[in-house]
Amino acid sequence: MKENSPKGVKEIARRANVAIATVDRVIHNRTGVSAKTREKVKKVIAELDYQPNLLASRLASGKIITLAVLIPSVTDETDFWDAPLRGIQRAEQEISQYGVKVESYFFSLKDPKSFTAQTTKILKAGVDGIVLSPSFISEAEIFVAKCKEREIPFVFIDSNLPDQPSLSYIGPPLFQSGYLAGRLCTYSLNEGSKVVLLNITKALDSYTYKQIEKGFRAYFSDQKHSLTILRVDIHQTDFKSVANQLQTLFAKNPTTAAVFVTNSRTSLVARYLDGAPFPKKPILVGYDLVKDNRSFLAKGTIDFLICHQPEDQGYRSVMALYQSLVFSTKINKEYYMPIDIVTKENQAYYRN
Amino acid sequence: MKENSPKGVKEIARRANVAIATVDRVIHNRTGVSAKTREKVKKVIAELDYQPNLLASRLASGKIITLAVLIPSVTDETDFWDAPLRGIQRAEQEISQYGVKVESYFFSLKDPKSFTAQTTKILKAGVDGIVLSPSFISEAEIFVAKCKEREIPFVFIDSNLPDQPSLSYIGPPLFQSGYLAGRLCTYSLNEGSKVVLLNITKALDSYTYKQIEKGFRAYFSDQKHSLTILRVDIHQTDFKSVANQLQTLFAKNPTTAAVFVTNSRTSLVARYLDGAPFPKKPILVGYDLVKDNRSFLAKGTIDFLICHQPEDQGYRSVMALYQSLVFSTKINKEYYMPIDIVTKENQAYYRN
DNA sequence: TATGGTTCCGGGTACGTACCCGTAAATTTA
DNA sequence: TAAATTTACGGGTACGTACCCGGAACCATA
Repeated sequence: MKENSPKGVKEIARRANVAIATVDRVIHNRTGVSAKTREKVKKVIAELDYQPNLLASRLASGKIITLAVLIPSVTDETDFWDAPLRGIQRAEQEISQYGVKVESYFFSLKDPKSFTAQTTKILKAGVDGIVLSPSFISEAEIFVAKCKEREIPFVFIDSNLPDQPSLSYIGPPLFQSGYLAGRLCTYSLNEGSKVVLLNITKALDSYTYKQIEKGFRAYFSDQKHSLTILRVDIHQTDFKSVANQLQTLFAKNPTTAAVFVTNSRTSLVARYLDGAPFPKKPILVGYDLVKDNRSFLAKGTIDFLICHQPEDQGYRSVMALYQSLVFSTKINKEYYMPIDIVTKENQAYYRN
Repeated sequence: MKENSPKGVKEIARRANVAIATVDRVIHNRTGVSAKTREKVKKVIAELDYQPNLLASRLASGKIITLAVLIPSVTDETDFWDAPLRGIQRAEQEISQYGVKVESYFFSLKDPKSFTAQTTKILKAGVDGIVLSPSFISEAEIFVAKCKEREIPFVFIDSNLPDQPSLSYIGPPLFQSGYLAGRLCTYSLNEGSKVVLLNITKALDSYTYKQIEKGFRAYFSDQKHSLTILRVDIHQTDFKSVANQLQTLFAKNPTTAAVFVTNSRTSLVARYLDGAPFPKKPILVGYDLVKDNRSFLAKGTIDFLICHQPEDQGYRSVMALYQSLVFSTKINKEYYMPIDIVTKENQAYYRN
């Protein structure tokens, strides 16, 4: 019952009549092999459909692969990035068994300089691969240019810079996500009323918001709805400012039937709606099952949250790099997360 | 910069003044070590917070872990199980690198005997762990009893036998899933109309359908809806029979406003609805983004599909066994999949 | 005390690959 | 054509763990 035939490089060496070291050179395209020998060995490798034993390989090399993760820090304003971080840590734990280390770097969403500072650290640390959220476009572009120069692969998480040579983008399909938001806004909607598209943000990450807005508008033009879309930008993220602006908004537009918040700050609107008297509460649609949104969803103030499995985004980003570096697996340039609809009824089982 | 301190068992052996083999005996609780020595070694292991190098361990042992998967085969009637199978194969591919083999066994949902026949094969093959869908309750109970006897761990996928000593159940939270179905049926619903709960199945897997039905009814009693829930069972799964029964059903109940199909055969109803004249098409809610359902969802005949990430179920089932066997990771007795709402707008990005 | 049987323990090799080092052969240079 | 390089290749050890095998120490019995 025992398979006594030697395996791997040893068998290749035997069949090709060369030393193991030579086989090794061929496998790793190293120099020091004549063209003739190289061909001979390659042929045997192909014949045997040789698959290197990764256990042995990693063990022998002793090398530790280091990955860097660069994402926004969790703040009291939003804990959105807590979820990707959890996924990243889960991935880390899984692959740490196999000689891979993951180092996390955090920057402040309020401060592009903190982003750049961290990129410097990462480059100095000399890592083998990078996961990053390119929240600040021009800063990120500078960084990835340097990565490319150094041949360090990187993947974008949650938001994308489509024209950059990233290994992959792992995040939501923004246009379609906005499109679905349109649909969700129109459940039990009477014709002729107004719909508000609400950006609450300091730094308008143009690409992300633009794509969402395009999708949102596309839904209504596809449906030939006759209602008005009112786009409102609020550049303050504290509750008071938001409440003030909403006050004015609703005073001017009493027939507002739905509000779509383009990011996770949906709870700010919910909080306002809960405190204001409405004959018929507008439908509220937003993003992300963050802590502050949870209770409003449970209460019914928020009707729908669109989510893109942030934890899984973190997990997959790290794993994509790992797969690429260790197994040389081909990675899709775009990996779109599903567009999940989270409601009061299914939120308990949503894996954030 | 080089860490020259010996690692692992060697270092333990040095510190405890014993041979490597003795350390090995202690680690694997083998016999042949005096109580005194054992204690001494254990102390050193604790001090060093020793983590075995899995690469080296798996390499040296050379053992191949074999897992068996027992699921229904894909038929032309439903390709639901294609998705879990894909997930299983993805997992297999990932861990085959590390000396794990996965063997798939298929049975026919129409024939309990085929299930039993495959279980016999599996036991004969002598595997280290099993993933199974316990579609036939009593047959499955007999099988898992044997597994328990032989101390072979097993996990249930997609449907559960709660009282059995499984390592884990990986599948949907059925009650809550039915509950959400209730909610989905009531979008744009006028009071006073009827809702149909429709089971189209030959073998009524009592536990699964009962749980879904309970959840479905619970929603309506929670909402204090005044409408009637009409439960209908159709025991034939071919289109003609189903169409006939639906004909009678709708003739008798013209005010039917929504139909909830409790499994993936939703497309049969959609096909009927498409061909029948309706003043107002009832809302159609069902399960699973299988091939036959896709086009009806895109057309709008099916309004909502509830899905539980079947591919991921397959992936996670295999990985749970792997984690448990290789890393001795603790596995949750229940791992509930999220309850996803799939619509025309987000189906393109749904990872089935 | 000799004999036989346990119990306990250490030496040593193997797993499949990476890579250092030394040397023979081929090539260039003088 | 001999010497100096360069190129090509093989021997051999190491990675950290598993496990075989053989020997010493201990114990019991006659």
